[in-house]
Amino acid sequence: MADKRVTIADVAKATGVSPGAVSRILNNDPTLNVRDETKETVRRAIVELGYVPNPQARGLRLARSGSLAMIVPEINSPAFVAIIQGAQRAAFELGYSMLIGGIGEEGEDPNLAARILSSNRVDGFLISTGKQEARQLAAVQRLGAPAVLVNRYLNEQFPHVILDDEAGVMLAIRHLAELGHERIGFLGSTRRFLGTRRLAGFKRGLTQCGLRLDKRFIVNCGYDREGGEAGAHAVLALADRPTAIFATNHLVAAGALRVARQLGLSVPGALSVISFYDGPVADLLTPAVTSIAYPLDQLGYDAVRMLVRLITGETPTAAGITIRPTGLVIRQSTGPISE
Amino acid sequence: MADKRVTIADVAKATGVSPGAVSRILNNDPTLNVRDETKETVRRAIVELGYVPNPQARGLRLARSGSLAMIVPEINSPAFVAIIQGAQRAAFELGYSMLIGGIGEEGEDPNLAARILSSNRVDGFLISTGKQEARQLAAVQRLGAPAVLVNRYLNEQFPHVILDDEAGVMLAIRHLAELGHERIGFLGSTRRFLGTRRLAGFKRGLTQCGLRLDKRFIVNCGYDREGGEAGAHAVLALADRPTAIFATNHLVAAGALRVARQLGLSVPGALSVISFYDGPVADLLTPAVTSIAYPLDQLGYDAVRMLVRLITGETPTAAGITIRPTGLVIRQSTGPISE
DNA sequence: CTGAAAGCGCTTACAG
DNA sequence: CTGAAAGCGCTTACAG
Repeated sequence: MADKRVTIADVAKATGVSPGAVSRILNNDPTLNVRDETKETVRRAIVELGYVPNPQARGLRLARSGSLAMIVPEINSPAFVAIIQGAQRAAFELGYSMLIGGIGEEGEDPNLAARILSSNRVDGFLISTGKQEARQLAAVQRLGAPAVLVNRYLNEQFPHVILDDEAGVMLAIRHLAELGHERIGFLGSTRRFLGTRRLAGFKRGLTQCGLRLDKRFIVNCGYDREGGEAGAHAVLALADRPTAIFATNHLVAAGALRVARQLGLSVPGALSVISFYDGPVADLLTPAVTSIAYPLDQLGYDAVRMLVRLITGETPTAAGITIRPTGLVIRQSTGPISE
Repeated sequence: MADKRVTIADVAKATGVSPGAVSRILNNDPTLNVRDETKETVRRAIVELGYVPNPQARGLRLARSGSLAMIVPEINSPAFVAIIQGAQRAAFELGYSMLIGGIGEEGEDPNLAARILSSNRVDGFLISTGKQEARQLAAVQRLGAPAVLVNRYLNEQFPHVILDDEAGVMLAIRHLAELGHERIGFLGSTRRFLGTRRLAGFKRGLTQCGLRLDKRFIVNCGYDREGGEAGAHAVLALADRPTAIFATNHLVAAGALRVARQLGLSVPGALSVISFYDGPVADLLTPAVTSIAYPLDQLGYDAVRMLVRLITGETPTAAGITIRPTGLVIRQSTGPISE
């Protein structure tokens, strides 16, 4: 049953129309002039026969592979699972398959994309570089293949889908300010592009809440637990240490929580911690971490749609999409100072 | 440059051989009789011209899509990231792409596989069902399409790759016994197939270490944090409560840790906790959790290789592969009783 | 033994 | 306006 492949010829035979016409009807060819009635008949036959176009034949003819590659960094950020999920959904809906490369590859290969491209199996790329950001992006640009940056940024022209980092961080700061915090630390990057956007949100948030910016509270740290630990040590060693910390992801937050524990600072009694990104890990930390929620699956979803537009040459949307936060998920790591 | 697709005809022209012969050389056709010298020439030309076979044309001709689908449950178990990663790697090496379905789909669709299959784009399935295990497996079986169960089991005949649950759990029990624990709890499933394998390991481990089995310490619980909390409450409420707990995954372990905290039981001073699976989450829990390490990427890798064998009809390997644990990763959640 | 030719299932330029 | 025919890049049964 599954072996009886129905082809376009079967549909043609069943309806007395030429295969070419069926194809045209299928693809809504505007140059086709045929009675609506005929179109209806063909459409009905397609459903009845259970005809599904063969993507290989289509791809061969159109010189398209029908698959996309997503290059992701080592999954140090749990955010990627949600992003990949959204991307997969969009790809499936649009008839593309997706190949995920680079996950946890030891030492990211800046030529990974080139290697995949030359394998003849991919029409375009979703790119989320990891450590070697600059080199990777340069390599992608050199390829000249359709590509969309996912949660990464090169310049305004290069297609990208990113989060509204600034708006999210402002929500976080406002939450902390409402709890009475006045001295807030920032653990993240002051150099990477997305880091500076978060830092901008941090500063604007403080200003908006009438709080003073203390540069000693801003720490440029690595995006892993060790980075969080180092950063937390730095700000918590200060005599007038912050009473709250913004962490740029869950790993950094986990590091901060660990240091707080070591220093005997109860969370949130003596120190509040809030994290960028919401996700399953936030709930597993101790205490569970308040975080900024974004529809991360949407990020992947929109990126794929944008990429497919690029590939098919449809009217391009804007070169950039920004995903707004949906709010905060308030858990046990933030509260008023009580000690 | 990327547009100048090199085809088999180019190779043929460059070497003065027919395209058919090039194809035969490429695929090591044993019926082909040609001088080794010619083969060498062709092979060299392939490299020089940078010829890469077009998988679409190949697929069209062979009636194969060149892609696989992996059906995964909602990613409640962090184990899946590693499994997917290994599967992707194998798929890429073998020239297949992979499509991941079902991640976090609301209410898993038992017909998801059928839907994907009818989309004409997949040669076979990697199956890791979630909640509706029985129904999903039945649906897959009905499909009749090549499929391999990943970390799931139906019967000895149906192709599967699973972990050596028993050996792993025995390692865990021995570790606890060596720390002096005599009363050990089991939080997992006593019904699901894999659960019973772990339970068997638990029992054998106790026997091997000369420990007595106390049935009250065995709790059938859900595989999420809430399940872990419920299970931990059940065993820790006992007057002669266990001094150590085996948890069937990290979420269950997280639940157990949370209950221990609520009850004022220090870990590992008053209670040790050990978890199945090692992974990034283990290190983020408080305290970081000792766990049983398996090469999970290998699980995905082997499953893809097995599936491709099934598809191509190559000499089938055994219907089942069992992946052995690589050992324990000892962290802060296990230790001798000190309180 | 080996090379030419058919055909996989589509799409679309082109002839009628 | 519309249908027949060519061709995308492979593989392999088949004729020579």
